[in-house]
Amino acid sequence: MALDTDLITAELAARGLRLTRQRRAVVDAVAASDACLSPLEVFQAAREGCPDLGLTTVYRTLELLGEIGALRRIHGAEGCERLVPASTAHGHSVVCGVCGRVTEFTECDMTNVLAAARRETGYRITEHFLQLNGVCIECAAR
Amino acid sequence: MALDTDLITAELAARGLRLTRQRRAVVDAVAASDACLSPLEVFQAAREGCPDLGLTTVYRTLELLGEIGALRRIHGAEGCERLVPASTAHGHSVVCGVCGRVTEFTECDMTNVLAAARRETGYRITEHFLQLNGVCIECAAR
DNA sequence: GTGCGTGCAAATTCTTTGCAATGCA
DNA sequence: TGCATTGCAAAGAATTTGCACGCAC
Repeated sequence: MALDTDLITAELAARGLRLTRQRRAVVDAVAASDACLSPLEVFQAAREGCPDLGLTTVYRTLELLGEIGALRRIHGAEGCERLVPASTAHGHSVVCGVCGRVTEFTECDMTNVLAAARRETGYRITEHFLQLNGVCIECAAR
Repeated sequence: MALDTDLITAELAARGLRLTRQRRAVVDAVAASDACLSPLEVFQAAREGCPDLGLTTVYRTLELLGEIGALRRIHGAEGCERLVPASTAHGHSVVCGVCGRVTEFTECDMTNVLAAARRETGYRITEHFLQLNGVCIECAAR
């Protein structure tokens, strides 16, 4: 679940923004972890490669990365501020309840479910947020 | 999307807890609204029928109601602390992006999607969180 | 009486903002 | 020069905790 630095650079450039050393450290920290990290954890991890990084910058960068769709927030029991890299703007996350690892899942044909929802509620559905929880291969093998 | 007071009473009783006047005010406030409310909004609404209610009690009650599955948190751009009544422990919410109204949606056959997820990620899926966003009938008519 | 439940105030945690300094084009 | 970017410190918001009192069984 790597983050494409070139893509991020391009997205930022399109808005007149830059991928600075600090922002890159934040991106790398999120991309390097296969768990979902809190802003503070991102800060701590990113600091290893960029000791002069400030927490404020982490918050600002995370928001920015969220806007361009490079990050996704995980909906969990403690809230939904934990972050995970997203290779595409639309995709879903599968969270292992044992080790916390998160994997991306892109193939999703929700046609039937969305049609059923429309039938049951009358709403015109424009977006869906789906998150799966389960047990990853390694944890299942134990 | 009514909340069943008897059911809540029973769930609480099973844990040796009571549905007090304050707790009932919180339940009523959430049930009466068809939008998703923040804890503060619940507090303000619940106070109308229970002026001596404290914010602390609201937080404690919301957590309690969440535990027994009577409430569901909505995953939104600003976080996921906004609450909506849930008639069943498993169900999904459909949020109108125009007026903010939330409707419950219970019929969901995710079999195919879950199978695809298992195939793609190898995870054994145990739970899913699905939230739909769209436009409600009234807003669509305008 | 025994615990659950409560409100208030204080403490804590998390996040955002103001601002002067820095850096790159 | 012009504007994005940064860190620090302060401010602010949201949430939790400690505690003594009230209330139901």
